[in-house]
Amino acid sequence: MLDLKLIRTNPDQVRTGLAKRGAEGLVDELLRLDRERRENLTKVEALKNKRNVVSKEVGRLKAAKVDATNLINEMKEVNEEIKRLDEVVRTLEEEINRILYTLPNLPQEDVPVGSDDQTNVEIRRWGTPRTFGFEPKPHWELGEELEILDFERGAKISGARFTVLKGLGARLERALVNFMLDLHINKHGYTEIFPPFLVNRDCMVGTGQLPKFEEDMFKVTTGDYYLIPTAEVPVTNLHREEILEAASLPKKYVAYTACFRAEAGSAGRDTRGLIRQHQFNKVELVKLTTPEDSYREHESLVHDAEEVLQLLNLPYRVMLLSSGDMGFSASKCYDLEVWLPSFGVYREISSCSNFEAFQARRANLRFRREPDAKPEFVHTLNGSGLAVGRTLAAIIENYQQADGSVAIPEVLVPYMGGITVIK
RNA sequence: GGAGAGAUGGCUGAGUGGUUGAAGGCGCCCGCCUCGAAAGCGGGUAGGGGUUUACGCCCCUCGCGAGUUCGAAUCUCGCUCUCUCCGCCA
Repeated sequence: MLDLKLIRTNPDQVRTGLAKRGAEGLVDELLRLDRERRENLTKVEALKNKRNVVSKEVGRLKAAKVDATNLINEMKEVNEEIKRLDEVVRTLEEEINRILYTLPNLPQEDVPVGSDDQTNVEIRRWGTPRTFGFEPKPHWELGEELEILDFERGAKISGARFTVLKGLGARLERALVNFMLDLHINKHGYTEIFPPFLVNRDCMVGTGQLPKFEEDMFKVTTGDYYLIPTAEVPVTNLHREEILEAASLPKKYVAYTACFRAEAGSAGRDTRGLIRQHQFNKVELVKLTTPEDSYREHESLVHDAEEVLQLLNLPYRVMLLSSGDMGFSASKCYDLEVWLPSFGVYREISSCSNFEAFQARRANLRFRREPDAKPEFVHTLNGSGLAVGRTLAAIIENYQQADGSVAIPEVLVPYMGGITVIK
C-alpha cells in the first residue's frame, strides 16, 4: 500500500502516479478522512490523558482515606465521550485502510505510460526462432501423441484447465524443477525454501492479492486458508512483522511450489494446452533488499531468470511493461517471453517485479541500518525463474522433430537419467 | 478429537487492581579505568501513532479481541498459537 504520509505531504505526486495506472480520484477523499481522523484523535487523546492523570489522583486520595466520589463520577462522563470518539476514529481508520488497500503501487519514473500491453517496450531479444523443415505442431498435439500429456483425464479427474503428466512428461517436469533450483541455488546464490501451499489471509493481504482480487484465488472451505497463486506469497511473507538487520540483506530465496489460480475472467482464453492452468508448477525467486539496492537487484534478478532460458536454448525477449499492464503491487516489471512456434508468437514465461516498499508496508516487513537506528521498510522483489508448465510447453514445441519426437535440451539430460529424446 | 500447562521488552525472568511501559539478570551501545583487553564503575538501550521549527509533550501496545473498574500485565469471557500426555493419521 501507499504511504499515507506521502499522500498527505505530496498529494500531487500520488495523483500523477495513480493517473498513469488509471486509478485516480480517491486522493482527495483520503486527505479529508485523514484530516478528520487526526482531529478526532487529538481530542480523544487529550481526554485519555485527563483520565490517566485523574485516576492516579484517585489512587492517592484513596490511599489517604479521602473521599473521591466527585472525581470518579466526573470520569464516568469523560469515559462516555472517550468511547464515542474512539469509535469515530476507528471508523475513519477503517475507511482509510479500505481505500489504501485497494490503491495500486505508483510506477517508477522510467516505466512507459500506457493503458495496456500495446505500450510495452521490448528491451532485448535473445536467440533466433528455429526454422522448421515441416509444419511445427502445438505442444498439446505432440504431448498427446507421445502420451506424456493427458488433457482428457485431467478434465475427468478434476476439470477444465487441469492436466495429467505421464511417464517422461512427468519426468521432464521434475527435471526442469530440479535444474532451475540447482541453477539458482548453486550459481546465483539463492537459499532454497519449501513453503506451505496454503497460507492465511494476512499473507494474501501482505503481498497484495487481497482484498482486491479475491475472485482470482482458491480458498478452502475448512479453515481460513487460501491456496497460494504463487510462491511469492509465502516466501515474501516469511519475514512479515520482523525487523531484519541490514547486514542480512539482500535476502535471496528460491522456492519451488505448485500454484493455484481461479482464472476468473479468463474464460475461453488459452483453453488448449498447458498455458493457462488452475494448477501449475513454478520456481520463484524472491529478494528482500534495502531501498537503495533494489533497482540493481531487480536487474540482476531478471538476468538470473533469463539464464534459465539461455541454458535451455529457448529464444526469448525481455519486455518492460507499461504502467497499465503491470500487476497491482508492482512499481516496475519486466516480462520474459518465450518463443512458441505453434503460436508464432512470444508468450510470457516469467514476470520480474520490484515492489519497492508497497508489500513491505502491508506486511510490516522492516530492517534496521544500525543497531539503534529507526526501522525502515525493505524493498521486495520477485520473479518467476521460471513457470515450469510453460517451459515444458516451450521445450516440447521448440525441440520437436519431424517424426513427432522431442529432443531433450542438453542441460536436462543428466536430470533425465541420460535420456536424450522422448519418442 | 480428549486432558492439562503456558504466552511479559533482543534474550532470560519478576510481577494477582493504583506513578509498572514494566524489577533483576544477560546481551548491545557510550563513557571512566587500562599500554591494550578483561573485570569493575557510571549512563543508555521496544514498537506504532498524534503534536511541535525544535527540545519535548501526549496516546496506544505485557499473544489477539471483547468486558468489569475512576484505574487492568494483574479480574471475567471468547479466540489464536506453543508445549506435554492420550487417541487418530502420512
